[in-house]
Amino acid sequence: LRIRLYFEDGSMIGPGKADLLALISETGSIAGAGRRMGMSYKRAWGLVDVLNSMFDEPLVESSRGGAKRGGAALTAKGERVLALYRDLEDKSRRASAREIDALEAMLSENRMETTSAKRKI
Amino acid sequence: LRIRLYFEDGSMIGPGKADLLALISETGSIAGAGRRMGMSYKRAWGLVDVLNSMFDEPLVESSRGGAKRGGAALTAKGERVLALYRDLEDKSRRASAREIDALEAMLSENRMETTSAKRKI
DNA sequence: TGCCGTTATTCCCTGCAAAACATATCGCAC
DNA sequence: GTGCGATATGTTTTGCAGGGAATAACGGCA
Repeated sequence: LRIRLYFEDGSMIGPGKADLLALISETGSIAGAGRRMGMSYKRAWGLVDVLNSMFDEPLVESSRGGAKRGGAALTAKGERVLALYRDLEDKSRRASAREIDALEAMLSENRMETTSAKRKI
Repeated sequence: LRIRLYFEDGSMIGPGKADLLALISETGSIAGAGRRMGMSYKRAWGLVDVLNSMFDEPLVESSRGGAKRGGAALTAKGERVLALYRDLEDKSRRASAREIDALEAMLSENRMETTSAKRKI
């Protein structure tokens, strides 16, 4: 059960970008985070680019070459955005837990196999 | 700012399907609802098909021909799902209003023009 | 009997987002 | 000056969701 936010200006943030931020923080690189999420480096980099230009300050700072052979890390703003998104997820889920449960209980059974094959998320 | 729910089995419901249900209830037909949302009948019908097989009972019942020349309406379950989704939206928004505001306040300015041209939602 | 607007379904085609592939560059360490 | 692993970016290819068009059936009604 996941939540995605569409802002008025057309930009959006959801579980994908949030997980990417978390994994950049954890692995120390865009490439490493992308590998862990099973996506191409180019796609991961593109998401980072969107995130960086979407807020008033970059969320991810990156460097090339050097002793550590490049890498990336979250800025203070990046950490804050990620924390806010996680809080938002938790609070929303808790606030609408009854409705979520009610909807889930109404779902039809026996669709797991067919749908899991082509899962998007 | 919109919320979409991804269930564990891969099915999902969001503002698109919810608005479609509301418009079917309002217009009394799948075709009419599709026109109001600017989508093809085929697409609207496909969404209805997904909705109907996604829950344990159909959300929309439809009829062809007759005095009213066919049409569609929400079943009791359809009304209930729509109401639950609306409640969920409201409660989630209220619960995370602070986080939403904080995130919105961090967005970069001057992106309205470029992004509104290619709005997806 | 023919007409109406809708539901229901098929086939083909196109646009576009993502994947795949391909370079170029960085900067330290050896 | 070579090698490394990462960032950064371009070009080409492909998968497929969705659009468009076409078709059939429905069932009262005039």
